[in-house]
Amino acid sequence: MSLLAIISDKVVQAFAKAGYPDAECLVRASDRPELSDFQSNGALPLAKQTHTNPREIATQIADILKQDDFFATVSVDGPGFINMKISDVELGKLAPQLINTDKCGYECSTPQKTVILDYCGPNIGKVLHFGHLRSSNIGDAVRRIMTFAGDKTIGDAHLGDWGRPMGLVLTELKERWPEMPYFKSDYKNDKGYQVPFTLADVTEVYPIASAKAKENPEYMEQAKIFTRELQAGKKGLHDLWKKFVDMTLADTKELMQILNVHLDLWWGESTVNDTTTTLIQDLQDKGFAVMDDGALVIKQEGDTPPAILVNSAGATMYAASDLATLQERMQQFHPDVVLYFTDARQGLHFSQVFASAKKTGIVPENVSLEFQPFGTVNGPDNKPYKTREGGVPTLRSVIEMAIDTARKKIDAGEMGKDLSEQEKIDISKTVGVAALKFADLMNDKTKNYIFDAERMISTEGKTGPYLLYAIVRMKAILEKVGKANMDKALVITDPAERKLILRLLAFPTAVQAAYDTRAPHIIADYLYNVAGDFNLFYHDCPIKMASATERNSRLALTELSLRIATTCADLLGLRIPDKM
RNA sequence: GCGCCUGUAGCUCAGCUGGAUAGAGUGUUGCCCUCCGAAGGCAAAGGUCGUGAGUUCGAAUCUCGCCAGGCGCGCCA
Repeated sequence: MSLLAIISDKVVQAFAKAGYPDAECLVRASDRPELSDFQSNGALPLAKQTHTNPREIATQIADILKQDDFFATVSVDGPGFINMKISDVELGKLAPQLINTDKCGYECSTPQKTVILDYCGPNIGKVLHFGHLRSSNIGDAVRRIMTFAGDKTIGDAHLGDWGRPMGLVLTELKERWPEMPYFKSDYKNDKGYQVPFTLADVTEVYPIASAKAKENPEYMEQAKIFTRELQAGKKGLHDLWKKFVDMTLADTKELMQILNVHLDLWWGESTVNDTTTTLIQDLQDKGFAVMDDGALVIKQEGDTPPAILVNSAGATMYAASDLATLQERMQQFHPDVVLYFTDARQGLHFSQVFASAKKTGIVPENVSLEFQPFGTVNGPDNKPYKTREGGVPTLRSVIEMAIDTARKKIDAGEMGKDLSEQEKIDISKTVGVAALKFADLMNDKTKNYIFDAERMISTEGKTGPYLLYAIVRMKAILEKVGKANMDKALVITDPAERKLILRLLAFPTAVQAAYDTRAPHIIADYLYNVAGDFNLFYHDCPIKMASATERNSRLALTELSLRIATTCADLLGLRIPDKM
């Protein structure tokens, strides 16, 4: 039960008592905190319907609400807003009861769903670049929020590990190490064989191969042959490919571990290689897929271009593998929702895939397919971001930058003095990554994304470190001053306490909004406000030297704040250090 | 040409299922460590919400036109 739900119930009852049982009460947190805690705007539309004076209705409702001791004041202001202020005593009683529970007062309003989330999307043969941060972060945070809300979630990385790029990679590997056994015609297995290439090679061969193929037709021809042979299952190529994939994947998994991004599945395009073939045949047999200009396509409504399953050269396109992946996901997990977190430029592709999936029955009508786009990563000049070397910065380099900045902050600060070297390393990692993650999660923009290294790794202002700092401070207070008796009601003696309590009680509303709109930045913003309100409380309300009653109340409030803040941090995938 | 996204403080962004006086951070200018953690707190300043109309008791929010920017429009993923 949330505070908002309690107030809403009271207002609904008041409206009913006044003779308006079906009125929309429009109860929300107040826009004007100096006037009230909550407001109801229900009298305004109701007055319009009934052709009466909104203030008259509002006054009628307010008079009923005034009889409830729960409210300190109830007033009618402006054109007909009902303003309610909760009594301090009730608020103090309610806060521990609601917050000191399993989900901090949150109750899921919708039945449990099975949700598949498609994020991260690493491409084999390429390093993770900065754009993968967005997909991974947002996807993982939404997964955490949905899990918290009670859904069964499955995060899938959806690797780009198949098709032409792999043929190109194999071509380049052969150019460099033609002696590898994988290319021999009498190849059996590679037991005991140590491949000559390293992770550094793995991340550079694809871009090189891709460039070569553009200029050299023979090279491209070889890539096409390898692509076809790999897809047909030629053992040598397949084993080499597997080695290559595993090496890239180990790197990706390490980065995801550092970022605290969790994935349940590492399916890729290769996972559905066989089923894609049968699916294409099936779609053709049923007449959904037709030949058009030499390509096998599924036609779309109106002016939308067709989804190409197989191009005129006979190669399988990613619309086909995405459909096959959906089919596989439906069969194995029966999801109610599938969410895709990718670059906004893929919008057309997904609308084609979604429409095709529904039309062909691969995905039933009642399953919702959602495209969750984010903008392209641009530099401060709003043009596609380039490093000095001319590329998008790698994810690893950005993470290292962030960790480095956090380390400098520790070395410069007072608190850093009595930390061991190992502690400093651990803390800068936790804090630096949090800075990076929070900077990414705090805005919800589908437009182009301005990458500003300074801002991403900053540790001051509205940043990850600010939040961690507040949380670490809560922990420190509880450790140094003592534990609270949580059974007692809070006593409110200062406006800062009141503000903080109301903020904490708004947690369920924030979670619900974040869940409904799949928007982690709502949690990020809420957590920032919790930290801010706590900092004000900390500043204005001494704990240690307060009277016993006040001390206990303030310690309890600190503990409740810690509970909410750590829950939010967890929803965003932010790790919390013990000290910093 | 068609379609999608975006335009809010100097900069980066919240607010957009319509509600009262549009909010943060940053930058600028000040103030606060004898006090539980100053990666902190407080204050000042900063706005024709791109623009013009419409819808209505009420529009940053909804509708339409226009202007500006980004992206996508059959055989890459």
